[in-house]
Amino acid sequence: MTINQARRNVGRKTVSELVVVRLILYRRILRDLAFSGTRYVFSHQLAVLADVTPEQLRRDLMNVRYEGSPTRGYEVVILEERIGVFLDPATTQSVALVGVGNLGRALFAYFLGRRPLLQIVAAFDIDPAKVDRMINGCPSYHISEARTVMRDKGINVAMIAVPAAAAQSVADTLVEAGVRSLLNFADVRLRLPPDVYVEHIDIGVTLEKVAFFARRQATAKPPGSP
Amino acid sequence: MTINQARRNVGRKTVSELVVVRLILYRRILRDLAFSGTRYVFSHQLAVLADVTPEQLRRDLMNVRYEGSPTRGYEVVILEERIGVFLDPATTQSVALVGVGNLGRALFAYFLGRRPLLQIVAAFDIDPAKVDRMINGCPSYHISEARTVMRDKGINVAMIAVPAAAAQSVADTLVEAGVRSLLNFADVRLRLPPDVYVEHIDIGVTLEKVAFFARRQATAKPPGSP
DNA sequence: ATATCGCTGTGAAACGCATAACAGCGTTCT
DNA sequence: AGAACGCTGTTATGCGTTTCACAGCGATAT
Repeated sequence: MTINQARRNVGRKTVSELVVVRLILYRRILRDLAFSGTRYVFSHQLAVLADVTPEQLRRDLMNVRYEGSPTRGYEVVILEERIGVFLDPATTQSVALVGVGNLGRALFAYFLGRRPLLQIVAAFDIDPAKVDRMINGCPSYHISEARTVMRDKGINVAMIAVPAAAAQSVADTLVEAGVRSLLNFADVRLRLPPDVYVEHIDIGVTLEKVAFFARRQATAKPPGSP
Repeated sequence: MTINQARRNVGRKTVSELVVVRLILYRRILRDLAFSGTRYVFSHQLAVLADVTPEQLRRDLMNVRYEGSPTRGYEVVILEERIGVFLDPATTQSVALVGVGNLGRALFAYFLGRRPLLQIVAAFDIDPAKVDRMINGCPSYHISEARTVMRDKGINVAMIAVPAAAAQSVADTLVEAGVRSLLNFADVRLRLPPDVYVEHIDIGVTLEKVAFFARRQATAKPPGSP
């Protein structure tokens, strides 16, 4: 019933969802570092870039089978690769996008050529004007074709970018069509079977949260506190 | 240095960031319920809608000064109002949006008339073709005018929807211009003074996370576990 | 009138996560 | 060569959050 209950089994150990997220973040940073030509990196440097403490970073890396050198730190490309091994894929994964409105198109633009391993290969909508076309080089279908398309293209991940009122029904359809996990941008909490993984990005709530903390009194933490 | 360190003082007590987020969520759900004509609601019903346990919901509500009735539950409009009192505002808050690309425009559409208390009153960009115009009834400025505009309009919250490479410099400019807290959509961890509140919405990492859990073995939890 | 029921509010326990603390070790400096 | 340094991997501690468990109580039913 807890939100953070999804875990990963590796060998005997179980790994928290928070750790998974941070590992993904580390890997992206390492990619950028490698791209910019950096060879080695220390835990405290990487920690700054990821906005975590060095201790936490090292603790997270305990899950990965790779030891850094006390004098050089971690070798960037190798660490990136080892994290990749831990996180599994190497195999590309196909993603569906449901809802070709403003947000949907923004998401398309966002992922255009960005992550080669995660690719949007199908779009869905109910608006006749938006289906059976190409959008950024990706075919769009009516939602009723979900089952067929998912099967044919081997899709098991979907993003939902439809109005809140439609989200639950869309989600049900997707799960029915074989989707294993969802990223939902609509501001409704989806109710789905426990074996389906759902992540909510609730922009409205998040902005309210940010606005809330803009009103708070300055943090009582003095500048030079260790 | 911890991520979840921001807290709120009320009376003597201090309230966790997680609680604040959930209260915001409860309030939105209560609004919807009120709109649909519901008068009373029990903790277990509200808990389902918010995807939390009833115990946690009740515990969160301990921070709000309002007691429900054992027989009727909570009165929807009153509880909504009391949460509002706790969360402070009632006063409208002005928000700036930096970056009028695909994502920026999607955010505009998303907030169009949605939250009357949070309103986007200024947009910024560096592209000459996008500044000094009206976008969805909102004026756009060159980022160099940030300081003046923020002061004149009393803005202390901003959303960043610019490419990763530009995000840190934009954030510095905004903070310099008096912005107290930020919602960042660029996939870089921003480094800012400790009295500035920053929230990251990292769509790339989040999608990778979702994809990761699509690959995991089905949860070991049997359907009818209490 | 009394008993029963189901919900609320809350103290107390359990759990998970982050932080602190330390042992080990390769390198550099004296 | 020996000592000192700084970083890593890991164990232990502490803290915050969630979950459990129960007392209290208004309403309804008998």
